[in-house]
Amino acid sequence: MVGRVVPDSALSGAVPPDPGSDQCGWTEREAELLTVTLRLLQSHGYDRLTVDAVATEAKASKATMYRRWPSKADLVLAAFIEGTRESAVAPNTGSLREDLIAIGTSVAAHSREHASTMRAVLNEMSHSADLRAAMQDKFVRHRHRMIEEVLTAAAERGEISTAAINPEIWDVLPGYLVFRSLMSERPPTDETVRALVDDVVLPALQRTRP
Amino acid sequence: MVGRVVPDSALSGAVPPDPGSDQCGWTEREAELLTVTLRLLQSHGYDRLTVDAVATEAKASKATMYRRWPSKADLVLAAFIEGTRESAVAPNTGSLREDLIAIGTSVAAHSREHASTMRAVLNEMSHSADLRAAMQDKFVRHRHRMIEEVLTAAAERGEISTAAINPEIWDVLPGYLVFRSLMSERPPTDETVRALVDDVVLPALQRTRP
Amino acid sequence: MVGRVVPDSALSGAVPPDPGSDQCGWTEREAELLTVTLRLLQSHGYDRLTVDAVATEAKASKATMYRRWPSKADLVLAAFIEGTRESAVAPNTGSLREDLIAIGTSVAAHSREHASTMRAVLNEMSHSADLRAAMQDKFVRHRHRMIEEVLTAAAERGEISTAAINPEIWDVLPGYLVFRSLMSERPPTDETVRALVDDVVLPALQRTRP
Amino acid sequence: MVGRVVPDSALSGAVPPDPGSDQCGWTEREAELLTVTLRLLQSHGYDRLTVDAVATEAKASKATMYRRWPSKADLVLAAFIEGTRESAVAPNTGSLREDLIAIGTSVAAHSREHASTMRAVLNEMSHSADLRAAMQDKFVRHRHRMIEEVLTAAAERGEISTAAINPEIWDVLPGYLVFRSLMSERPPTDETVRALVDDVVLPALQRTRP
DNA sequence: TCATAAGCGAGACGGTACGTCGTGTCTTACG
DNA sequence: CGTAAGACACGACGTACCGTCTCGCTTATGA
Repeated sequence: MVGRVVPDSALSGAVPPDPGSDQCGWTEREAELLTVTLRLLQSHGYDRLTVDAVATEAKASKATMYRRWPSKADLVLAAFIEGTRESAVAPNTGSLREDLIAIGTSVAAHSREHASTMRAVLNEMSHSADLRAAMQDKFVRHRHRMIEEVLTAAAERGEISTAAINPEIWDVLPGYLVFRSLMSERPPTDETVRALVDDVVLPALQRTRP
Repeated sequence: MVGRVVPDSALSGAVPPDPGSDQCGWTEREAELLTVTLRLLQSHGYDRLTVDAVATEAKASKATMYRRWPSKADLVLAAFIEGTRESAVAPNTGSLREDLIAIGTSVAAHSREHASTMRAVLNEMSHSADLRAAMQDKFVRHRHRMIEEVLTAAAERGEISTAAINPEIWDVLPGYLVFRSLMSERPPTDETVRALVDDVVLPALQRTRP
Repeated sequence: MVGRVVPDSALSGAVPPDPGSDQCGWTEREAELLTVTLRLLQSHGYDRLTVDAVATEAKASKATMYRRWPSKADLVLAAFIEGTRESAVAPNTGSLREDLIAIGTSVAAHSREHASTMRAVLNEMSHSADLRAAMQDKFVRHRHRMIEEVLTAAAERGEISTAAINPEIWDVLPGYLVFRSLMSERPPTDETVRALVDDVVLPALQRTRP
Repeated sequence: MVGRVVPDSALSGAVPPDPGSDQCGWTEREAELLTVTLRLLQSHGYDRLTVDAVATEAKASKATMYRRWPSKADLVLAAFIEGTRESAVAPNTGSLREDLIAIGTSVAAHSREHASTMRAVLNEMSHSADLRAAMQDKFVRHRHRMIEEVLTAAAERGEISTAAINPEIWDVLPGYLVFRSLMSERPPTDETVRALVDDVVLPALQRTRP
C-alpha cells in the first residue's frame, strides 16, 4: 500500500570503516564523487538530485556509485558528512565571549551553507537508526566536546561558575543557529550570533543562581 | 542532467480559500483525506509516502487528491497544517515564567509529535518559495505574536525591561525546542523546558545590561 | 553464479485472453506497439532491441510496455505472433502440386521475412514452457491443419493414397523451408520450393509402398 | 535510439589459429573453459549465460576469457564448435539406405543434444557475418561433402541416377532433422530418421523423372 | 642465482539495458 | 457535475552484464 520499503540495514555501509576516528577513510576518487554529490545537492536539493547526474558529472557509472553507497540516501549522508567536516579544534582565545562567538560564527556559516543538505539528511533520519547514530557520532558529540572544552576553560579562568553549566541544554547556541538555518527565512547572521552570545548565552552562564 | 523540475507555482492552491482566517475551511471529506495523509506521513516519512497509498487507504481516487492539492508537497503541507493547528490563544497566567513554561511545554509536545512531518515539510521548503511563505504565515507569525504578547504583558507588569527584548532572537525558546525534536535523539522533555526557561530565557530577559 | 533468473511463469500474460481463437485480441494501440517492436526487431535483432527504444518510437512509456508484456521476451513473442499471423485458409486449387507450391511459397516468404525474429523467439523458447506452448498453438497446429486439408483433398481426388501420408514427417515441406531461412545463407527461393515439391514431397506422396 | 553497437570485427579471433584443419588447436585449459561454457550454455541458454559465471565456475578470470575470445559471441561459438565436433568420416556401408540412416541418426542425436546451443548460435548469427561464415565453414560444408560422398558412391553402385541429385535441396535430410530439434516439441527420433529416409529421401532419389 | 617479464586470479570500472515504481495528467463510467 | 478506477507519459531508482582495465602473485626464462 505504501511504496518502496528499503531494508533498514541499507545504511550500514554509509560510514567509512573506522567510524570512531576523525579520519575520513575515503579514497581520493570517492572524495571526488562526494564533492560532486554535495555540489549538486546544494544546488538542486535532495529529491531533485539524481544518482545518474552525479555519475555523469563525475565521469563515473551508476554501478560505481552503488558499489560504495548502497542507496541514494547513503550517498547523500556520506556527502554531507564529508562536506561538513569542520575544523576539529576548539577555539581558545582566552575569552569566553570570543570563544563562543567563534563557535557560533562557525556553526552559523556551516549550517547556512549546508541547510538544504541538512534538511534532506534530517528527513532521511526518520527511516534509519544507522543514519541517526552516524549523525550523532559525527556532529553532536564533536560539538559537545568543543563546547565543553570552552566552558571548562572559562570556569578555570574564573569567568563562570561550573554550577552554571547545564548539560540539559548545552547546545542552545549551536542548536538555535541550526534551527534558524533550517527555517531558511531569517538565516543566522553575525549579529544573530552576537546577540545570542551576549544577550542569552553569556547572561545564562554568568548568572548567580538565586 | 538533473531531473524533474516541478513548476514553482505548484503550491498556489495549497492553502484553503481564506488564508487569513484561522478557520480551516476543509470539507469533512477533505479533512479525512488529510488525516490519512498525516498518519501515513508520520509512519513512513515524506518520500516513502505515496499519493496512491493515501487515495487507496481513503477509498478515494488520485484525481480527487490532485484536484484539491495540486502536488504531493501541497498535500503534505495541508496535512501538516491541519494536524498541528494549535490553540491560538497566548497563555496569560500573570507570571512570565508560567507563561513561558506553558508556551515551551506546548511547543515541545507538538514538535515531538510531529517531528517526522516537520522534517518532511522542511525538506520540501528547499524547493518552494510558496511553501516557505505558507510555513511562515501559519507558524512563525503566530508564535511571534504569542511570545510578543507574553513579553509585553510581563513588561507592563514590570517583570522585565522592554530593552531586554531582542527581536533578533525572539524565538530562542520555541526554536531550540523544535531543534531538539528534529534531531530526534534527546527530544525535549518538561525538564528541558524548565531549564531553558529558568536558566536561559529568564536570565536573558531579566539581565541589566552593563 | 549464473545471472538473472526470471520466474518461469513470466510469459503467462504474453498471449491474448483467448488463445484458442484466431482473433488477435489486441487493442489498436497495442497492435501499434507491436508493429514498432517488430520493425525494430527486424532491423536490429533481439538483443540490440531495447524496450526503451520501442517506447520512445511509439511515443509510449516503458511502464505501458511492461504493463502489457511483463518482459522483453514476452513483447518480442507477441510482436512475432502479431507479425506472422498469416492467411488462415488452406489453398484449394484442385491440384495437389499447386496447393503444395502455394503453401511452400507462403512459408518461404514468411520465414525469410521474419528469420531474425524467429531466431530470437526460438532462443527464448529454451527458457519458457509457455513460450513453447504458444509457439505450438500459433504455428505448428495451424500449419498442420492446413497441410492435412490439402492432403485429404488430394486423397479424395485420388491423386495420392492415404497410406502415403506419414504423420511422423508431415512438416517436411514447411520445416525444411524454415530451416533454410534460419540458416540465413541460402534462404529458400521459388526454385527451392519447386524442387522441394516436385523432387521430394510429391515423389514421397505418390510412391507405391513396396 | 537503439543500444549497444558492437564492432562487426569482433569475431575475428574466434577461430583457432588453423581454421582449415580439423585439429582444434585449443590448450587443455582452453578446452576446459569451453566445456564449462558449453555446460552453462545448455542449461541456461545464451542470454542467461554470463561470462562472469563461466570464469567463476572455471576458477578463471574474465581477463583470461576475453584474452582468448574477444566477445561473448566468440566464446559461445567456440564452445559450440568444440562441443559438436563430430566424426568427420562419411559412412560407407555399401548401402545407400544404411548410409543415409547413419547420417540421419548422427545428425538427430547431435542436434537434439545441442539444440539450446544451436538456438543461441543461430540468434547470434543475425548480427555477425563472421559467425555466419564460421558456421558455414564448420558445419554446412562438412555435411555437404559427407552427403555428396554417400550419394556419389550410391550412383557409382547404380543405386540412384546422378540426375536425381538436386543440389538445391541436398540438405533436406539433415536440415529437417535439425529443424525438428530446434522446435523442441517433437524432437527427431530413430523412427523419424527411418521414415524420412524410407518415405521421403529415398523415393526422391530413386524416382525416375517423368 | 636472481631479476625481468609474461601470464593469471581477482575484481573495480564506465557504459548501458532491464524491470519497478511514483508523480501528475487524463479518460471512462457510474451516481 | 463530482467521483472512483485506473491507464498513461515521464523519468529516477537500483540491479545486472559486457568488455576494459589495473593490481599483485606466480612461474618461467635469461644474464
